[in-house]
Amino acid sequence: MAFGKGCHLHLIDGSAYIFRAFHALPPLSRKSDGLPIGAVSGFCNMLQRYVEGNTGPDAPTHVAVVFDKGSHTFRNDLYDQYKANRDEMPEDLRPQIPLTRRATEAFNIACKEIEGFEADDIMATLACQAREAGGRVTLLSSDKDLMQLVGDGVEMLDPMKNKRIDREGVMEKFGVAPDRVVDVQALAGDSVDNVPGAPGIGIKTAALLINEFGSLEELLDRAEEIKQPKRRQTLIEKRDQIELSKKLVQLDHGMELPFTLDDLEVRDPDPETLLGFLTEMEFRTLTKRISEKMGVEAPVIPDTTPDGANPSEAAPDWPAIDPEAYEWVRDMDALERWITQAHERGWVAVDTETTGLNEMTCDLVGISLAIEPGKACYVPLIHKASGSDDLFGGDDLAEGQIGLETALDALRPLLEDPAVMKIGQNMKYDAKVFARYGIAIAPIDDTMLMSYAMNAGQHGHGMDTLSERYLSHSPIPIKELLGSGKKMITFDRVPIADAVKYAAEDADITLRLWKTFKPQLHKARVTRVYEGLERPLVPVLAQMERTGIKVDRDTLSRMSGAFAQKMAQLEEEIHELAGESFNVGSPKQLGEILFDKMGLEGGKKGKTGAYATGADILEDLATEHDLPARVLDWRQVSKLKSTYTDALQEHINPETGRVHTSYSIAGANTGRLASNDPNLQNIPVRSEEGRRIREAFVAEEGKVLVSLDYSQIELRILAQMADLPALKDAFRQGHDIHAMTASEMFNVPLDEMTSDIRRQAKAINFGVIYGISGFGLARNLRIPRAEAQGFIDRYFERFPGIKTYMDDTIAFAKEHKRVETLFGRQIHTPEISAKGPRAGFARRAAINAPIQGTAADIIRRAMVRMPGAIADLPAKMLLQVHDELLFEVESGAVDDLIGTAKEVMEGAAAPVVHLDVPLVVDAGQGANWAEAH
DNA sequence: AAATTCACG
DNA sequence: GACGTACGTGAATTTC
Repeated sequence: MAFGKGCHLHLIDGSAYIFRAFHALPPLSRKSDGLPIGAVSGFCNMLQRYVEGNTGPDAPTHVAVVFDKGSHTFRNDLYDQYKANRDEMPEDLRPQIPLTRRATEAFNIACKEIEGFEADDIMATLACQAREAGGRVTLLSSDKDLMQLVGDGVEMLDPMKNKRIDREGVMEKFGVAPDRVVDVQALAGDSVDNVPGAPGIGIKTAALLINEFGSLEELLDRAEEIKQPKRRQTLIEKRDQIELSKKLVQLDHGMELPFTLDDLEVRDPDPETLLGFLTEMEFRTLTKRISEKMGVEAPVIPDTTPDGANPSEAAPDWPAIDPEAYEWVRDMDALERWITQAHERGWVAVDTETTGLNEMTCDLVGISLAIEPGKACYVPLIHKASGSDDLFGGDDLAEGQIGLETALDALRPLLEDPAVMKIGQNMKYDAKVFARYGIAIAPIDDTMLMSYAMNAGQHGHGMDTLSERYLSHSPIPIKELLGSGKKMITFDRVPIADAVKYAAEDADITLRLWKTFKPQLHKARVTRVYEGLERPLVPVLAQMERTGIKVDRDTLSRMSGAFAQKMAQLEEEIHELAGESFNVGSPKQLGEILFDKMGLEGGKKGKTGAYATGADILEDLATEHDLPARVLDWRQVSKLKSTYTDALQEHINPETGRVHTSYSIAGANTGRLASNDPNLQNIPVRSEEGRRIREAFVAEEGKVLVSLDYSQIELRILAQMADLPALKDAFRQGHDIHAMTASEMFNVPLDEMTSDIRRQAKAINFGVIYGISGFGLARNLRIPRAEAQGFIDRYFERFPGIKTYMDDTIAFAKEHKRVETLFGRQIHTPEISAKGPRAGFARRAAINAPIQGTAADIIRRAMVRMPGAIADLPAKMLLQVHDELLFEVESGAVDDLIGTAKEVMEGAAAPVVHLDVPLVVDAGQGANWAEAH
């Protein structure tokens, strides 16, 4: 058929598909010879799904997969830096490139590439030809460079999000019509492709300018009219650069092609060719699926493994994720059927939907369940009827819901049944919600924590990331249901039919992730980490967070007032000293005052060209002038006021009168917890004024706050891991460790030790934990770099174990791409072999991670054991601050608690790990946190 | 949304 | 020989 009116051309951005497949999937290699094959596999799966989805009236009549070819294009002749910051193609991907061409041909889809041109140019040319012939075009790509082609029958389709982008979509993204997209891109530049653009102008500003002037050319000709001086100057001075940028982003739609649109007609694949290729690649699941589809017998793939090592898992034969397939549970009969099935299986994936993200205040809106891949449901509970308006309490409940109490009473036995595993993604959230409705969910598995145990350092562990990486599926974004910004709605206002798709999909995905991860845990050797350090922490933290800590609003409020006065006073003095009024809180304005107006020494820094005005710089300047010192004071007070006395009051829960932080278990790569909303792990303590904030953290009437903290835990771990006899002895004998280090290094007897020498040794001790460098130590101690390097050299000489530990750790990291704690926690270090400045970061992180991580493991173990140990005491564990646990206890039981909790903490490493150095815990108590610490 | 600054261990 | 560095976090604020 000749291409013309009524025809529909699909153009697939093949190169983008390959890169996505490569990065989304775990490394996979052909069983028989180890050829890396992950990207080809992902690519074939995408093609298969693409072909399967091509039915109905909108199906394409013509299709081509288009690839980039050659690294040098006409754009490099225009500008040698074009795409110059691109990383080299990964080793594992290179051999797969030709195979993806063969895959395309095997599917009998036209495969096009032309030396010296980017895929985008070919797509542009074809799209224009098709448009002129009167046909429709869909560009399957998410590359924003293609947006300039949209309009007049040409649309884009983001294959991952399954989102069509038409003229309006382009307007949304670029703020201009498609024919002006290149103008905006020319101004905004592109850091990915290294298109320079106009410095300081982004998409938003560019769109504003183009809309005002009509076109880029007009804008550049009339640049003098621009009011903002900096912007005007940029546009005039960088005119050449901007015009060059336009040439770089402008796609070539007039290429001479050695083929025509007619050559791209859709053809059915030939079974023999396609299955032959898939068999050669040894894709078992895909071969089977396609054979069934084509009604042919599946070819046999021999099961050969090179040296019998590492036979890869057979890819699971699961139905595709299909939001249409999920069930809306409308009545008790249906719910009972799901409950029965969960009991039969012995597991069920559970996900809760709520009115907000704060588990302490939100309401439960609905519950989704999944029991097998593709088999999931949603139980709506308190969705509002769609007609009911939210202005005047239009609270009519929608039809098709079971009453909240009735449903929870039916679910409670299942959720609390010790014989049924409840599977969730970030179960602490759901556990806290259920707890507020009187349900103690147990036992649990958590896919987020499984991923964290196996993959810390490799990628994030949110559901979207995991689904994309391990299931090649992008979940429905919550934004699609709730909207965003001002007119965002709560989940109970979402129409139930939409909620079913979203919520049940989440449960389905969670179940699939669980089935994927569960068998991998022991192969990755992290079962003990997951079962001993991650999973059991969930109920412990849930309880701590629900308990919260009492914060006295009046104390904070009084302090805030005092701070405000102090700030006003300082501000006045600062303006006086500067000779003009300016925003003290603006580093930019401050920098200009200090360095331009007052002419103090100090240079520019950073890409933005702004002066650096950090505390260390201001401290240096303070010797020259009074102003920097006042600014430092102002900043301190300002910080205390905004972050602590003011923000903290907002976090006091009106019902409990307490502040409830949330800990992320899988946030920090090293195994540490992180505290947020609010962060209670960085409440001031180092400065006298700041420490007073802690007076607002108080015990309930008749109770006392008790703080227990590990003394020097990271240095003790260093002594253990690096096997440093001198350090171990010092810890065993309870000596002052920094003084001992100083004595050893500088040959000063202990009884002649000065505080200054000790201070330097202390800095070195900490420096070692951070992966010391001469530069870093020099900066910290404010001494010449050579001198700092001398200290380090001597330190390595006196404690040779340190050097060995560091070298061994780096060698291990290079070999395994990860490091480990004493308890087997793995922290991946993918950048350890990178070159450039990133290598330094990766090296220091690799040295620090086992130490910081082991300390984190130890306090986790203490926390897991703590509830059982103190069960009989009138005490509650409230907070964890990395090496400190804070308790609230009835006054009469303080000594009991200290005795018990101290024992748990000091013995937390045993019996799994024996330490040659004792763990020592110091205790404090008082009516508030300042006294207790 | 990015950059800057600063609070903690 | 130069580069650019202390490790791990979260939050408020200004600027683009």
